Amino acid sequence: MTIRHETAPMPAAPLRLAEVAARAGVSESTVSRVLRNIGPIAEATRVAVLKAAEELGYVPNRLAGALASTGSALVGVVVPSLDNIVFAEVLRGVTERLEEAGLQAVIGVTGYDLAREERIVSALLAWRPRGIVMAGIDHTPRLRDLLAANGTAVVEMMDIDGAEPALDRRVGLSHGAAGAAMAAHLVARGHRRFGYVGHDISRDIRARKRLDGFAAELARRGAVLVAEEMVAGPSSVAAGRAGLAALLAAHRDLDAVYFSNDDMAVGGYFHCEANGIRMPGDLAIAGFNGLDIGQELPRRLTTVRSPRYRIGQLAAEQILTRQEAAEDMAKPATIDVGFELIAGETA
Amino acid sequence: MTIRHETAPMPAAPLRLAEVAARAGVSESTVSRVLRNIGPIAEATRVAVLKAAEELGYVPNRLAGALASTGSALVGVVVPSLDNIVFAEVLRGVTERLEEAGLQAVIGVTGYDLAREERIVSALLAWRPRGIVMAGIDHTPRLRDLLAANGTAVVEMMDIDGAEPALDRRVGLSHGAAGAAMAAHLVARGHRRFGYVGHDISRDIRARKRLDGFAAELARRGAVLVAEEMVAGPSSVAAGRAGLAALLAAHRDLDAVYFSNDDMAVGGYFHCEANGIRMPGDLAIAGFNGLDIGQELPRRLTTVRSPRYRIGQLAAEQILTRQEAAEDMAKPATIDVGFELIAGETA
DNA sequence: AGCATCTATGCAAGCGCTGTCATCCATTAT
DNA sequence: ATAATGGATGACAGCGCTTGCATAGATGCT
Repeated sequence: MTIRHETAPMPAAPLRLAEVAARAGVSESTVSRVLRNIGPIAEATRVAVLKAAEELGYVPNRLAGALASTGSALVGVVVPSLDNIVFAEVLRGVTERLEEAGLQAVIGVTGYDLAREERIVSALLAWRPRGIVMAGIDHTPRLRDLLAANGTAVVEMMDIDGAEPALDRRVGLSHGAAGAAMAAHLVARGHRRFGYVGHDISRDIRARKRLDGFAAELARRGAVLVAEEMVAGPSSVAAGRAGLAALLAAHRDLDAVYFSNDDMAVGGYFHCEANGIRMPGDLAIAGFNGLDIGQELPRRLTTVRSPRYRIGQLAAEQILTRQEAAEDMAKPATIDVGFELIAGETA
Repeated sequence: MTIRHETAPMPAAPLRLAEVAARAGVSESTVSRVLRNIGPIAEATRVAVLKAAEELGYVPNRLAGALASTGSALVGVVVPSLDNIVFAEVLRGVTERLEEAGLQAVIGVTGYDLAREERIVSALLAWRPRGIVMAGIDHTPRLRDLLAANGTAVVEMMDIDGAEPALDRRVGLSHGAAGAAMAAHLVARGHRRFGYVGHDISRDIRARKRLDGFAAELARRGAVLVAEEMVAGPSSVAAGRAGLAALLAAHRDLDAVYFSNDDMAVGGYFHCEANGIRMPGDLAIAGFNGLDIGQELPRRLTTVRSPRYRIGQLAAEQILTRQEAAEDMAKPATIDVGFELIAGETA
């Protein structure tokens, strides 16, 4: 015997296409065609079917639909983290664009762990998604093989630096160039002795690329990266604050400090503010991302803006247009969305 | 004729259970059982099957699996926004917990629009998800009907205040109580003349509930809510900053200002800092959420912490345990995770 | 009128799995 | 030795939908 909660009205009526067809007095195929808007349908039939479906509260079973037609309306989206507003914004761009096209995002979070990324993508592939959107261009060899053998549309987001060939399409920016641009800017402002405060850079590959670009450009311009302070764990305001404190304790003679991103830089900003260190007079600070919070500080943070929402949208678009473009070599496989240096008031 | 990109090795081999079965020299059912770890299987067979699957790079088709067995490993997750770190954290809690159980989240973003929520949930239902997790307890009547008739497991997150009966399970906190708690705290600190700065409260129902609870408690304690400043659009640091500026321009005699959330409050904090207004001496400010950023400010923000990650985890858990608990009335339909008032340094 | 065209609809064969039932050996018990 | 047990596997009928092909009126054209 089954006891049902009073508020649950019906035994979860397994409503099928057949029920709608019966009620509308037509065949299943006709209902299917009406619901998907394909083929020629008499207006009277269309109306009757729509009415029947509406009255019954019919919700088509997309699992069956996808199975029958090969190709689901699902898109896998893999991001490294959701602690940070950055990927949430990318995700928003992706989901919004997908929604317009009637597709849905299945998400996975890797925690910046490539092995986990491999597992997650593999699991995502089981839904035969229309495509996979993932952050970063660095993957395990096994994942590369899997995706290649699979033939699924793949978009790698955020990053475009790297020797590895693109899996399929790329939408992002050069983090090396972004780091270099900031180095150039800071040197032009007269700073010479630099420090760096970062978070766990072995995992955040793009932060490392920025640092590498930054350091290389400093060297080229005759400035020097005196010290690097790496804080364990993910980036955060607290880590940035603690990191700067530690860095300055060991090195009193720095002109400027580059942070792995804006969260960290805002932490540095607060450290300065709390300790009477004037920016940029006593110390210049700079970040990366162009987060709103940095631009609302009493002194606007000097940083590089990455078009995150746009990247998300473009990535989704790549999946959407992939069919037409499959053999169209005119479409570039890599889209560089660029970045914008924000010359704030902290450097 | 089809031209393939050189890097795409194979014509997307439609690898099926049958291929694996053939290679392992067993039947499809056996492969299926091995892969799902059910029924008695000879060790030699298991090894052979696993080997074949591995070598072929077989990824099972979950669409087919779900269709055949009724019940997909998908869970719909609906949040109002991703601009704000709050829902990103909830989402992280949900996805992490689901991942442990081998389920995957399909997400939808409503933009605080109930009509859109209805459409999104309806689309999600098409995947015959194991359950639906959504933020908020206020929905369109049609959506309530749809979910009730459908029998899907539903978890409403974040909020537990409301006359409407729960659709199924709830995990959240009382925003009215949170608002009241802050009012009590601020009055106890000696503040009497209050202001409020909020964002588009017609959409953010929970912010409204906090305000209502706050105002009611103030009245009960003999304090007065002098003015409310509503900034159009979503909450943001910029909106909080502008809102406080506007509020103070019109009302110079306020003791304390309650903000719709921490993003807004941080904006207010920056306004004070930039204008030489001392906190809490000249003006007390308080927010809601307990975001990290607020706790890293030079003066810790007075706020109420909501256990967002935990809510996400618990919500996912409700879906996971729903089966066993289906007839178990012992399990409460509503879980109140509570909140914690953080007596910071700004009030 | 007679035939080619359309337009509108139905039929039936799958899509790739799962789950039930039957089958077939090995064991162990009697 | 023979029956009773149980472990291991295969056959096969779907799950709910899509889609190519067939069918059948309704026109249009000569």
